[in-house]
Amino acid sequence: MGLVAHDHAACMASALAQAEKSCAEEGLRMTPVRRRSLEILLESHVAMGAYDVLARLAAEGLGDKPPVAYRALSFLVENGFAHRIEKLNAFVACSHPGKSHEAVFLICRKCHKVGEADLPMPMIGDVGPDGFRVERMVIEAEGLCPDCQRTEAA
Amino acid sequence: MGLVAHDHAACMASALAQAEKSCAEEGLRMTPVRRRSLEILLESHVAMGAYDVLARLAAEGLGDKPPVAYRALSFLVENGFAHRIEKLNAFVACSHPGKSHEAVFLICRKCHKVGEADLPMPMIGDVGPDGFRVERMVIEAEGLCPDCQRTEAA
DNA sequence: GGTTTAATTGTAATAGTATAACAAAACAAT
DNA sequence: ATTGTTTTGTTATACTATTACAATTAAACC
Repeated sequence: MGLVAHDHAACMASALAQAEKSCAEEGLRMTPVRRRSLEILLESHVAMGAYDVLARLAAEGLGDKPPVAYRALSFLVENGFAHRIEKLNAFVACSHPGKSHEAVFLICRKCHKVGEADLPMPMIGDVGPDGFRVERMVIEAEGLCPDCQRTEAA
Repeated sequence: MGLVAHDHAACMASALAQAEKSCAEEGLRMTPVRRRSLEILLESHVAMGAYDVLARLAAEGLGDKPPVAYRALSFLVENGFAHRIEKLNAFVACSHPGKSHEAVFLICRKCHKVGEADLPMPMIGDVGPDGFRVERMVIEAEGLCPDCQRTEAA
């Protein structure tokens, strides 16, 4: 889950293998920058800003301009290998890659580790089975309001 | 709710009155910049960026530097008169001021109108009683992970 | 193999969001 | 009136993100 003790090397290797497999199956290209970006995110369960990832990439000669990081991260998010954490403007590797899913993120306000909770959704004040104590929740649904459904072209 | 037809003048006046009342009760200072910022948000149910609010304030001689807007908006959010929409990095007046509450925001991806849904939480694909069609959900819980609960000073 | 086409990467420039730090002014409380 | 606190004004800067276009690389086709 990301917040509890686990075999992190195995967790990382398995997520990476899942991503490679998923790319092979769907004809996506897991390029060096993309793979390395995912590895960087996988090294911890902490959410990282795009510029943090970029700094790591730059240190290895894989590109040092913002679009390099943003493009790699967009690829990972679009294909379910990572998630964007809106509250932090940051990114975290997906804990359950392979299946597209809606996740409930548990964000530690102190260390910025991010876990994914199982449903049912936790409530404020809850301490879940994984010991995470919920203090605040952000729930945002994106979609189309009635007016815009009417005028929708596409 | 913000997404359906309603007496908007009354909606605005009542929210403003609630805010004034709440400030009076709790010894908070509803200053001109803060009041005007709330009025600006209340004019529509559309989420506005801090710089949009600032532009409006500046046009009226109420301050033209970013901290002016950010401070007013922080005050409104902290005291439950407005909400921050993380997905949009934007702000919206609260539809149910007075009581502190956790809200489920319904964000139209086209016009950026924001409503607040009643629980139970809507699910993807749902079309609620108010006609909002949910396409994606962001659920982020902030709190303390087990490790940080242990090392928490405050 | 060489050519065409599409996807990805490199780069520069810029747009948009947010805060730190400190001085000045307004307010509240005695 | 003086003191302490809150709010405002202002400068400077940090952080987050995208647009636009050129160069390169990979894939698909003949």
